[in-house]
Amino acid sequence: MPELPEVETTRRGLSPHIIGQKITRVIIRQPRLRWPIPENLPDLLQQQTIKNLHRRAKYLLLEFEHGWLILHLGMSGNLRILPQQTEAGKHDHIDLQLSNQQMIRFADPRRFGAVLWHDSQHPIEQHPLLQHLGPEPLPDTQSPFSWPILQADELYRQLQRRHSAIKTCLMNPAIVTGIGNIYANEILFTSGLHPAAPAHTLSLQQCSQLVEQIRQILQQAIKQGGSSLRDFVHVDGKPGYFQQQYWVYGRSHQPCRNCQQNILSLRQGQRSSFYCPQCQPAPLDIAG
DNA sequence: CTAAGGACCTGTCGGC
DNA sequence: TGCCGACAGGTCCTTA
Repeated sequence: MPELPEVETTRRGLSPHIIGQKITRVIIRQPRLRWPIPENLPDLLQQQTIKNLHRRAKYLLLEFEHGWLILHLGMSGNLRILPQQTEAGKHDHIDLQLSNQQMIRFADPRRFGAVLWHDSQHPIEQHPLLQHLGPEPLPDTQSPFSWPILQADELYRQLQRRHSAIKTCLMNPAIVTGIGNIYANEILFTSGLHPAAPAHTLSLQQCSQLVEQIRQILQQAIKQGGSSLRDFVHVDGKPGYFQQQYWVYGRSHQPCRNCQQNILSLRQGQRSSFYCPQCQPAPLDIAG
């Protein structure tokens, strides 16, 4: 389910229910995710208080006195707050029971997600999965961390030395974090950029507009996810996501919402891309 | 270093 | 109805 807006919505939905709570019990039904869940996780978390919940890229970081629980939702993961006695389904892999009689339940049918521990003897920024991440697309004045923030001039520098398509660059977490397939398509549409445009052909001004659209699209998606936050608890862990109206994503052969031309699709790096041939004209290099 | 493809998993859908 | 391939919101790892 998750790109950055969904992970951020999850963070916001979860936070008030879990911060300050103590972990009273850990149930692991399926330890085999992308990487195995640490076997000693129940011991590590037992009687520990959740100090805070942060997000870096699409990772959720549960802060404890002595370390960090790193969560990633993969392609199909979700986290819910439920009463402790709620029966577990087939893909409910982990429960973290809390002192308030609720629990955090992690479900992930495809098991591309991850649940890892990082000891606080090293800064969380140095975790192997986090240390090579690119800048955050959205400035966050709340965050106690000083993660790098996306900037047009730095993005321009990065793209200058890339010969791959702009869309694959947008989805590359070393260049900018948090953008997955849906929002990459949407961002390129509102930026008027063809998904196959070679990254190094973008001007500084285009990069500047791109950064603006990245922020715009992600902020708006968070806002829409946030508007359904009430459904977050007890329900289905899909806040806002499916209610969104997309410009191009999943809209092959349908008319462009801007110019009525038919939306086209193509494959890039085994992912589907969608674009309007009129609003996102192909650059000369790739025409024909 | 960059770029491209495979790998990890389960579920769903369309076609025969 | 059953089987098969294609596809699905991510990203690390290997190979060239």
